[in-house]
Amino acid sequence: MGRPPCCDKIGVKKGPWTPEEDIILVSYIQEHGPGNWRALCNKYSAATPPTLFLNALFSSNFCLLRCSKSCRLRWTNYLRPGIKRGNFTEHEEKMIIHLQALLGNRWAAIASYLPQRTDNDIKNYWNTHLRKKLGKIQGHDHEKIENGGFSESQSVSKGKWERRLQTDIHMAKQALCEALSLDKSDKSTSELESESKSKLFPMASEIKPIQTSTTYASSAENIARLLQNWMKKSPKLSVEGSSEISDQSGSNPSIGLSSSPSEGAISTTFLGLNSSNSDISAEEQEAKFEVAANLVAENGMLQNEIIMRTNVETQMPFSLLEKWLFDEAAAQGQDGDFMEMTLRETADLF
DNA sequence: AACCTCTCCAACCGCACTAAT
DNA sequence: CATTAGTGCGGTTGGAGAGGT
Repeated sequence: MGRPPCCDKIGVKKGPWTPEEDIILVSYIQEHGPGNWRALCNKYSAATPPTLFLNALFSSNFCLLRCSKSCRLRWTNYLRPGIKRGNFTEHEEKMIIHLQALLGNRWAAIASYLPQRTDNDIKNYWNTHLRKKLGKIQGHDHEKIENGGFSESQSVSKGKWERRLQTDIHMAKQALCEALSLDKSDKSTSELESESKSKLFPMASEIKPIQTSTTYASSAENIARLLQNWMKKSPKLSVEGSSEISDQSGSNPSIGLSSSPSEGAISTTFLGLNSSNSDISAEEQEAKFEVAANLVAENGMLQNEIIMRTNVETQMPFSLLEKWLFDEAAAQGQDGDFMEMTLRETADLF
């Protein structure tokens, strides 16, 4: 027998995520960390009324009527701390264009060079902006870029996996060369950041700082922004079993979900903490209020932790690559024949 | 004002690979 | 070793909003 069954496919919710679902998800991740998506998915049966959301929110049995896959996607593409949203900078645009030309439509690989952006974001940006832009600029050359720059001659008789790995390494190296050369004029903020980072992470001192002129969007901020938009769209929308979601912040004590005062806030009524919930005693409400407040406050710490981890985890390979790049460049010039590199050699690098 | 078309992007789908049992 | 769930990834879709007629 294999693993026990996962989510009950019946009753799994689809479609846009609501703020309360986001909160449940963030809360769960705060408690258990990312991953273990199965544990939070669909514990309740299809017959479970959504009113149990509040109980779920404030109990250890966090639960969503979402499949694990949907939860993971929501987290990685939207709620995860460190995601930068909004317009792409010219620098990022150039990076994407270069990396796409070298790596093809391998958005996850491209996104690894832009840790603040998700592969989905990059993919969307490419499909909606850059492809057209390049199409206009380059005309028929565009096709070449769309094909990822692979030449027919590379389809040799080597194993598919090995060939791809070698190509990847070759392309990544080229991409790094070009990306780094692009970035040389863009140092001021990066240098500052690398200085401070090097105090925390000595190993990180050799890591190329990634542009951070635009502020990070924390998951709390993401939710707050979502809530703002959501409340604008449906100010009278109510949550079953709780009271209305209100944007009348003056009339309700609110729990700020954001570190920025300009961002939105979740009212206690939204969280179901007002007196209308007769099933919950005043003490319980107070306790839950506190839990929610702590949850939000601690979220900032969690975000920092995750950002740091992300920096270390995602940038360490980057620094190794970079080191390798410079070593290789010094040893054999920039046009070494990486296609001849053996699998063993490439494996040793990582 | 009403309708149509286009653009954007969050979310879903399907496939491949990995890991657990 | 076989089976099955988990995860990662790229492609695609559908709905909301913007802009044009």
